[in-house]
Amino acid sequence: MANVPDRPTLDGIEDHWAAQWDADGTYRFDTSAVRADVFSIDTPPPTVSGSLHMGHVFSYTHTDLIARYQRMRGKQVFYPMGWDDNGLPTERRVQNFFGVRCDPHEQYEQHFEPPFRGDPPKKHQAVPISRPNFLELCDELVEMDEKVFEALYRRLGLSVDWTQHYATIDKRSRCASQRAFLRNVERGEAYSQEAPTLWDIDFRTAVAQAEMEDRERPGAYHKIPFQKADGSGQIEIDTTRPELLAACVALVAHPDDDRFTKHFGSKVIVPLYGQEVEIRAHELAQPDKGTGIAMICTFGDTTDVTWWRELHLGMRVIIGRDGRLLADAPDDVDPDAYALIAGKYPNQAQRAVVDQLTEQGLLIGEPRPLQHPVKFYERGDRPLEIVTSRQWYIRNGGRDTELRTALVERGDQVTFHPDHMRHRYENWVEGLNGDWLISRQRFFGVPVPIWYSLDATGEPQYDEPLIPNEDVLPIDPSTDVPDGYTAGQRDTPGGFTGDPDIFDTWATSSLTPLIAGHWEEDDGLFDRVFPYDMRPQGHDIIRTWLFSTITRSHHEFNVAPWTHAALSGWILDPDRKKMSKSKGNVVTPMDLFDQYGTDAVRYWSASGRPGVDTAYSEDQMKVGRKLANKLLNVSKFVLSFGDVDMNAPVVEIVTEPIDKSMLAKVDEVIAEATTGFDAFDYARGLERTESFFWWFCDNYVELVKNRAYEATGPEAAASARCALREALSSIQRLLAPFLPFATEEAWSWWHDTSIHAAKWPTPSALGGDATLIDPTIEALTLIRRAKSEAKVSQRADVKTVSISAPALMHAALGAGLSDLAAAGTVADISIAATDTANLHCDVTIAPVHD
RNA sequence: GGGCGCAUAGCUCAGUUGGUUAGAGCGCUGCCUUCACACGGCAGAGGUCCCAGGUUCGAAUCCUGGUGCGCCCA
Repeated sequence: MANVPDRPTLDGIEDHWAAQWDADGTYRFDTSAVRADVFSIDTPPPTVSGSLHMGHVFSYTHTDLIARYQRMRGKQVFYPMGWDDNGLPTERRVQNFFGVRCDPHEQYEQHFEPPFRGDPPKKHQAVPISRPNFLELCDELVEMDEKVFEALYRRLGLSVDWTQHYATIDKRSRCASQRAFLRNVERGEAYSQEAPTLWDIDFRTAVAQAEMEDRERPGAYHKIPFQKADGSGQIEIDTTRPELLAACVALVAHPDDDRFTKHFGSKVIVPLYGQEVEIRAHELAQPDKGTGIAMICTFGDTTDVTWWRELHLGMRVIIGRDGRLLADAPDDVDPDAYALIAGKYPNQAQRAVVDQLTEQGLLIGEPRPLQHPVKFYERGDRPLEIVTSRQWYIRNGGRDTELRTALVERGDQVTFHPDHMRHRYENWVEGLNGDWLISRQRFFGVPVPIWYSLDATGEPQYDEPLIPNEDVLPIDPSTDVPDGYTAGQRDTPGGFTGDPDIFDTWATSSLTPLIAGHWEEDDGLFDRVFPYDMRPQGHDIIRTWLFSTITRSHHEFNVAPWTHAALSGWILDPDRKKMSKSKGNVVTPMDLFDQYGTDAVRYWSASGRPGVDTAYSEDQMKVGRKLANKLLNVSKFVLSFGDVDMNAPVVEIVTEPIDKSMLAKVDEVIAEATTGFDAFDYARGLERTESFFWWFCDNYVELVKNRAYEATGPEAAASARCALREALSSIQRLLAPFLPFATEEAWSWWHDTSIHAAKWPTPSALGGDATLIDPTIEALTLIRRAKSEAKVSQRADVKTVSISAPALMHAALGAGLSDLAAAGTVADISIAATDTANLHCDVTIAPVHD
């Protein structure tokens, strides 16, 4: 039965078994399975932006552990793979790889050849190319990157069904993204609006609240006097942005601030620029900040937007979409003063304004430096500005308490692993201060599938967008023509124009459950997998991906998109810092697979508990390799004792109490590993299994191997052999999710089918006493210690061992006594009673004969 | 400022409803070339369970307060 190689090895098993699984369709999803038998996973589509790092290996292994467990539990596992290729990271990578940049004003060039394919020199000036040419290069690079990613994930041994894959820019994703959006529009959940928007001046695009982050930056308070309009004195304000004086529309103080109550409603004159503004009251004004009264500008920060909206203030726009100050001053702002800052960037304008204020004696004291949080786009290099523009939004509760409450409740329907990650979700939803901005003024992404009719003067009619039928999706409004129009009417008065924007990546990736499940394309599949059983992801994108997916699912289906969300931690380098490319402390996964073996790297990943940041540790990989190696060797050993007649039930073959005791321990391990996996805690299963496994190798196998060699007759040998095989079978299966390659290798020596299609072990329930074997093992340890202390070989003969133990242990010791004598090479062994609670051994080692 | 998490051996971490003498691996020390495995085995040393109170017959574990580190949000 067993077909064991002479010298088992881990070398080369990855390629062999990966090819075998692929050929056998081991991980293929059975599309005819009933929903109750399906375990569906909403796999995170990794951003395809170049290199893969250990974070990918770490978290994707965690998902694979659960997938493999569920498959062995008899589930049909829906485990797709997607690539998140649409969006800014790809655009950036294309620019850097090919040495180009997108300029929509350029003409399309057939058979365009980019100046470089990889590593343009530093001094290279990016070549402007048309949007279609740019998109072609995006497609080309993305295809290359995806091949690299797939190779790595296959090498990692992910049990993904590779026939179920998608990319967020592919036709199916564009179709789902546009369809879901149009339904949002239809139901009033999406709308467009001209409003102040966070704006990155380098990327020249709007960004959403979720993509914004605070960074501490040096700044300075400038104290500036505003003269009362009635000449009754002056009000001093502190501001970190004096360059925005021309955009000032009001001053504001807290309504309860006694220092200013008498001024509310009166007017002051803005220094340098001369416009009159009113002093207003609002709770968001902070009395302890600066002088306690602030200027409101359109717009310096998000609080300005709130004030502007709630106090119904006018608008004085001075910052343009390129980040420079506009050429022309707002009405009623002194044009001569403004001319000194027109066209400058804010930081340059600030220096100019400060100089002017100083010259005119309008700066009180020196600027006082401070560190303060400044809002940045998470990928950006310069502070966000706020500009007014027309954008598309999806309602997410940021402006609607009822919806907000509903979305918090949706979160309650998801079980978070670990549970405390739920707070991140709730905090985020409760802290929202606006709807979700989904349109972006970029190129590589899913187009907003909308046109607008143009009136006689050529102005778009935003209130009545032209909406395509769902059956023509996906569309590109820049080339496709709306019903009732001809192509010639594009951008002509009385004609139409396409919405120029694309969706932000999250607007599409929030639909991964729909995309992967072929929503509205294959109802049979979709109904089998949705709502999904599991969403695995990193905890850093709870506010983006997790939240946006719940939002879309809430709007479209009125359910939570999954029942479980499993959050992975981060990889920390040995200094406990997050590993990242920018810090230059990343290592290449492929090299580690080659060096330690895939199973060893997976072992390290699996030792990181759910949601816990984990230190990168090659030492752990070495331990994993040892484990995999040990598994091969002990498998070989156990199978070498000869075949067991398995026609009789195990309970009749395993007759020795010692053997039953060991199998009772196996039962405990199975129970604990199963409990752990059911709670998405893979690490617990590994820990218990591994700990038992080493005990099994070091103690049980050593104890019974002589008997298994038939030293004491065939029945006793059969009991040991059968118990060894039973335990081995369970151990191999318990380790299969963690070490898919080594377990498959060892399993194949005595089975014809894949271990990954085998049933998860269940307790054998032979009624053994798990603790019965313990005193015997303790005695074995004492005998070994005696040999170790005598500095002789463990194989050295022992003349006598006399065990003294409390009477309670005697029966248990008796059951293992002959095994113990054989394992300890003891000639004469005896048990005596003692009053102490402890077991003790007097060991007399035989004299060594030369 | 609000929220969350963590703190146990030199290092990385287990320790599930409170219950004998707090465990594992790595590292370290000594020994054994042993016929499944030297990518091995056997054994050993190593801890004020962050601090201070409290509850309890009994606290690493529960409660209160504090300290330090990390993360999320403002």
